[in-house]
Amino acid sequence: MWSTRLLVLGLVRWLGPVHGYLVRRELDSWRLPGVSEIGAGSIYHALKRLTADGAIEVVGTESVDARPARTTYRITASGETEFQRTLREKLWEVSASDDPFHTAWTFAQVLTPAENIAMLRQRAETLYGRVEMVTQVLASTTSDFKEANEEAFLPAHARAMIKRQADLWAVDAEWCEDTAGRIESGDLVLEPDLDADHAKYWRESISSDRFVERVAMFREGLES
Amino acid sequence: MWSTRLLVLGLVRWLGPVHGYLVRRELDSWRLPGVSEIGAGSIYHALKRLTADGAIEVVGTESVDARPARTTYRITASGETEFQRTLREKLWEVSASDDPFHTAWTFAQVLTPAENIAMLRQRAETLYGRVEMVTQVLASTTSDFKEANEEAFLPAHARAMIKRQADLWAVDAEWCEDTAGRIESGDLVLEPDLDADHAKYWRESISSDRFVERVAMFREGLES
DNA sequence: GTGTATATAGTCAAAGTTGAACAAGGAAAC
DNA sequence: GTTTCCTTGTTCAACTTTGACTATATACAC
Repeated sequence: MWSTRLLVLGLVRWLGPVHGYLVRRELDSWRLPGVSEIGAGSIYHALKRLTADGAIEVVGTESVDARPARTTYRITASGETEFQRTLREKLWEVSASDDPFHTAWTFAQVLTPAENIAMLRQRAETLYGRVEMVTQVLASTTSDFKEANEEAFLPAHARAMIKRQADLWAVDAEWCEDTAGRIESGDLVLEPDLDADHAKYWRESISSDRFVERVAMFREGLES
Repeated sequence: MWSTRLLVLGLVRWLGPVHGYLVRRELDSWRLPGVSEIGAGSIYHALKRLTADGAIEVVGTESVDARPARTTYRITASGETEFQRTLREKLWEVSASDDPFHTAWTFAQVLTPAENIAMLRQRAETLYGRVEMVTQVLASTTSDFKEANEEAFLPAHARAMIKRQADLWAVDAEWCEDTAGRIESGDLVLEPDLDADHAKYWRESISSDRFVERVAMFREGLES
């Protein structure tokens, strides 16, 4: 995934000479919960790959006490170029995101309406809880470095990013409540699971070119 | 990733006896653009893994003409159990999603304010474009199977899923416009890239337990 | 008629991800 | 005072993903 590479490269660039463990702690602490995380192994792998590619270089290997030796890295000129290029590329392109709920909901009609309603309401509550939490974080911090006691400092772009996440969680929660209500009221009727006729129809539709063409048109429209 | 496994298992379950290529076509056509896709190799890999685990089984291998032989699979009782369990697990848990923009925006302060404004405005436009597109799709289809010309049929839960995606894209777009405006008006001031003092402060904060503790508290709150 | 593209069906090597495991020191628990 | 857990820093094997490639048949253009 480019995101691991970009994050690790960006952190090595930003933190100056660093060893893998600091990058790892950085990532662990920085990233919002509910936003996907990067495993320890991936970070070390990325560091090695970036080194092999000449984007970063080894500064040295120190051994404090009898602790495991640690290798320190620094960004190179070619790494700086790659970073600037990749960053712009990824910010400008509106790329696909991997949404686990979207995937799972594909099979929503397998659950009973009652179970779906319970699930959606619970999800909405969890999401509203998150919104409240990050709202409090925003309220208890400031982007003004000078005025603040240092502990309350949170950079402006990080605050903006958190705000975005809160907005996204909030509409997601609203959608959940709305959808639960629509199932309850009978406005939204989920096809029963494995209805023989419909399943047969779908099997045929999927194979048919008619269907594939319609979807293709739809996709082209979106990509243009 | 569990999502590949769940999708492939669910499709084998739903489509009845199928071969890999049909599952692949299915996934290609079904999934919304802007929502992550699954590579061809992953599908065949998942089919083999599921077979090895006893969740699905080989029905047979046919050879039509001189085309490549195709293997047909069917879900087993143990696969049905796994499907039901995993599906509920994933629907109920509010799991992390991988958002490429979130990752890239981490380094937003590297771009100039002007570049950020241009990028955000362009992103907003692209997202609004998508919203319009799927809104048209929703308008031109119906979840009523009987009344419709068959081509316009789209199951209710799929329509709901598309609506959710449209809502998410819409707030994302609003956030982009709002943020662009705030940068323009000077309300949102991005820290300049690599300011020596702040970088030093951050390097120290990150290492300090004070910072880690604060983040830990924040995370616990969210997870409870 | 011949080149070019696309649909069918799948394989494979190279790359990336995951999470447990290692090892040793220090802090906290009982 | 010793069992137990956490922190530091990294490695490793097992697993998953990617996407280019193979090979044939058919459709379409020129």
